[in-house]
Amino acid sequence: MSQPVRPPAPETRDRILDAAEALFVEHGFEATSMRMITSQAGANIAAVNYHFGSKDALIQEVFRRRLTELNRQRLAALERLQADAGGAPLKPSRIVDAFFGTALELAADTEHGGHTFMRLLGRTYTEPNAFVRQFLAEEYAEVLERFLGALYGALPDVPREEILWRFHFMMGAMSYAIAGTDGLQLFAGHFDDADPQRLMPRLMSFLLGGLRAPLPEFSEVARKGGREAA
Amino acid sequence: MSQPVRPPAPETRDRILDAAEALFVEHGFEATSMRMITSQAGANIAAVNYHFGSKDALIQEVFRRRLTELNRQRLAALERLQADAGGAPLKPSRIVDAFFGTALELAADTEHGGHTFMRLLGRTYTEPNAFVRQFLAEEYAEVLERFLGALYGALPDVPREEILWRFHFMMGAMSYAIAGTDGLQLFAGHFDDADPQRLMPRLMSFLLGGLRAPLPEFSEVARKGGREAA
DNA sequence: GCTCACTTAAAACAGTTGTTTGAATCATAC
DNA sequence: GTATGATTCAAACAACTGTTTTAAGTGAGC
Repeated sequence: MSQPVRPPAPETRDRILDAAEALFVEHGFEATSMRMITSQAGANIAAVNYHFGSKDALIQEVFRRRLTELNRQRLAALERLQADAGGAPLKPSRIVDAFFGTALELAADTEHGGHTFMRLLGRTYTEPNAFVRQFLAEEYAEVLERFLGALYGALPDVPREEILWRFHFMMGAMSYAIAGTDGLQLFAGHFDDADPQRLMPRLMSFLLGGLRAPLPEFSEVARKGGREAA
Repeated sequence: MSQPVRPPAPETRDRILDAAEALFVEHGFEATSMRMITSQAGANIAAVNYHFGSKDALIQEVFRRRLTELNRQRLAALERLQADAGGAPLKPSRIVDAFFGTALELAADTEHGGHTFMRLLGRTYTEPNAFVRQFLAEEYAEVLERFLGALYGALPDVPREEILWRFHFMMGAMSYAIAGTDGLQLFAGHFDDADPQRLMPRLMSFLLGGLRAPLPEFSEVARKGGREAA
């Protein structure tokens, strides 16, 4: 009777999202026009505003449909770790793996757009579309809090401030590794072995090495004015 | 007599470059219009095409005027190291410092636009404007070759492939640390100590830790299908 | 005075932008 | 069949894009 009049999805909506995702990562948000999106999706120009309301809302939905799921998996992986440990402190490497390994798995999926999306996410970290910035901040708030808390517990001897910064650095290394490898090819011609399956262990070693590095020493002399005073 | 009829610089040109630099880092290349640039620079809209020829040429000049000098300093620092060592192998930490420390010094200069430019450079690594991509590749070619060569010599036991990847990761960590800190503020509210003077030692420790991390093991079992199989 | 190269100015160029409109089409329910 | 709601379509909207044109202003050398 009063069935929700919703045949599961007319697929036009999804074709638009896929096209937008691919075009955004290639040209950026601003340089990608609605006409580029709809023509690649085989849809009418008015379809975007019909299904999403505006270009900004489309951008947001491109992120929402994947990021929510990614962060859900990250939290699930962390909770699995904590359940298995039964109160014992976690190994930092497992925590890092739960966060970055989960993302790298999505980045390794080239068949369902996961790779495309992770490239887009990586480049968006430095592309401050106001709309997306706000959305990412909200979407990441809980995940960051939980993972930082886990790391604080796993590394009780390391100042929390330092863990925070190093998590920041790790996100940068990962983003750039994914987004920069096939974008700006600074290292083109140098790579002999760019096997994407080996990216994960390579990046993991690097991230853990950085996380466990000796703590920096802050020379008070260099605090203000630094070298130019000499 | 035949003095080149060039009063040093009418400064309109420089005002445009400064305005463009600041607006590009805030909105990106595409979202920054010529009218935004010229109005912020207090110049006429036609001035850009008069002084630079086109928007693409302006973008290129924004990078050229700073990047050429930065890479010159990097090479000079490396040559100084090699001269001081007199043939002896260099310490990896000194090489890393010559490359990343030099860049971080520029990023610490908030008075002459160095900070702004480094943020722009960081975000550009993942923003593939075709024009800029080509330019950066050319501008970096020699520097990368020299620094990679130095690292190969300093770390003879580490496979070159691995050094290459780790240099890649290091560039990502630095770019994100600079561009992402005041752009997308994912970690807003977490940082108690965001003293920019301490960013350098913090990042340096992280980078060196990553560079010297234990080498990854490539398990052939995990090549296809990965971790979920377990 | 005048010339000449350089720089700035206002206005217009054709093309593209995101968005809206109102009619046409479609699939389903009765 | 008709009625109903969801979806698609071509066309148009005003606003903005990078670039060009043409004229006016500038200051030095003669």
